[in-house]
Amino acid sequence: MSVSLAVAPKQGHASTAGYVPAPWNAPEDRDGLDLTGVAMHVAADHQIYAEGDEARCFYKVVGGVVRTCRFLSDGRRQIDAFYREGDVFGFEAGAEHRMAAEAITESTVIAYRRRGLEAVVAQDDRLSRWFFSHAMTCMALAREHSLLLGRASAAQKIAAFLQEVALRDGSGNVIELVMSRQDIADYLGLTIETVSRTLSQLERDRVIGLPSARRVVLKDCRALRALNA
Amino acid sequence: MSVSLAVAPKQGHASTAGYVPAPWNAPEDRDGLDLTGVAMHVAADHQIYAEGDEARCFYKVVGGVVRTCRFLSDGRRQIDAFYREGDVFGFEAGAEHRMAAEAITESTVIAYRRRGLEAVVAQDDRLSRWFFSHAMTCMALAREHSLLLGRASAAQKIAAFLQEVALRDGSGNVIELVMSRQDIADYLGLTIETVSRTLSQLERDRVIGLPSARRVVLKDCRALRALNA
DNA sequence: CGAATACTTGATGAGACTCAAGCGCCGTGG
DNA sequence: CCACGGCGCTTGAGTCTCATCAAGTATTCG
Repeated sequence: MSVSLAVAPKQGHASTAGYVPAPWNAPEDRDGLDLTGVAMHVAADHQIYAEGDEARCFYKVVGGVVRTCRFLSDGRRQIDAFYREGDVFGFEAGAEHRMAAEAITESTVIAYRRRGLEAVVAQDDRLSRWFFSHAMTCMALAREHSLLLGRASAAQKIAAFLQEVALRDGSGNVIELVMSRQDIADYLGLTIETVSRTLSQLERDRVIGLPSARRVVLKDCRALRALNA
Repeated sequence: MSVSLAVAPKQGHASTAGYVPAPWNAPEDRDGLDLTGVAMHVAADHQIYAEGDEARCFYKVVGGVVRTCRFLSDGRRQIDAFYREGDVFGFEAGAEHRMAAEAITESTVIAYRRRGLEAVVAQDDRLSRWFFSHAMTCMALAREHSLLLGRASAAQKIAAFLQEVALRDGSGNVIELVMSRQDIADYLGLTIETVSRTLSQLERDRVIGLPSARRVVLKDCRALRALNA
């Protein structure tokens, strides 16, 4: 099931294709998403959909990690969110995707047709509630992110990011970063150098440990929280 | 109907109270919100609800302008959005309001009970669609805002803001700003001084005119758009 | 008219970006 | 096995933008 038609990414940007559709059924899905979808396998750094693509589907991650982002004309990128197992992404108000979605690691997602969704939702009470809750939660997250981007120093952004990841992964004090420094920078509205420098500084201050580039040990969570003002 | 129990605002922050409840019915509302709500009149710079308040209601603006915002421990403020006639605000995923809502000008809003909303929505197809669309649009707006906060210079932020306001008001090239410089600054993640300086610079560059502090004339919309990269 | 409030302008400094090397890891090929 | 690149990350030096501090002007309101 891990076929991958790996097309080489160009210029550091993810490229399209690289997935194999397969039928998928989730009649007893715990999240309340009992719709029928199609599983897709996506190679690392490949696009699931592009900015401007017709929004035919939305997606759920069943394996790997996905980022949604937008590109500015000057080539810079703003990452809106990271999605991992169980997360749903790709909802749109309009007919087009406003952001691109790309797999960070080799990933598996389920694509659900959007067409007819509204009708189904109107009939299914449970589904309706789920979607509501989901939409509201997304909004809340987007607003948290705005707060972070608008009113925080580099150190505060990094601290908040680490806590966010730690909370999501749940696993103790050691964090595995699946995303690159560039991804983190584009998520926090910083440069790669500032991310690196700030992490190094936090290590020097004994707040975190960096046994390797992609592994972070939270040593002083109190100090980390204190940074958030 | 313009009774206002004006309580003096403290320290530049909006204070609670200052509204008079009155029954309101909107059976043939064009927006699809045919729920029964209660109209409230709110004096300028007074709070509609505070951060942390129980989220019993959501609201629709029928007159005036409202801002939603959060306060940081250092006293700074991040404004999430401005709402005007017809806009709906105050939806929450959880039990509490995550942001405060305050009237910028003397305003009238209708409060709708949240309790039982989900049931009503599940039954009413049209209402259900409307809520969906609304939630999705809110998300899209929140993400635009993130993009602006994360990846834009002061000039770009101001330019985007002016275009946003011009688009919403729709009326030609003259913009009436109902909000203060501080509001604009807190919305864009800038300081009041930078907002002022940037507007002055744009005027010197003949991109805009500033006949008075709260009035902006868009002179060179092309240049304004060009700033947005 | 005076006081308060809102806004503008100037000088200075801190924080983050830019440009530029310099590491360290890893896969490739000799 | 080691040399060689490539890539991702780190570190340093200099610059620039925007925040801060501090007046100064305009407008509103009693």
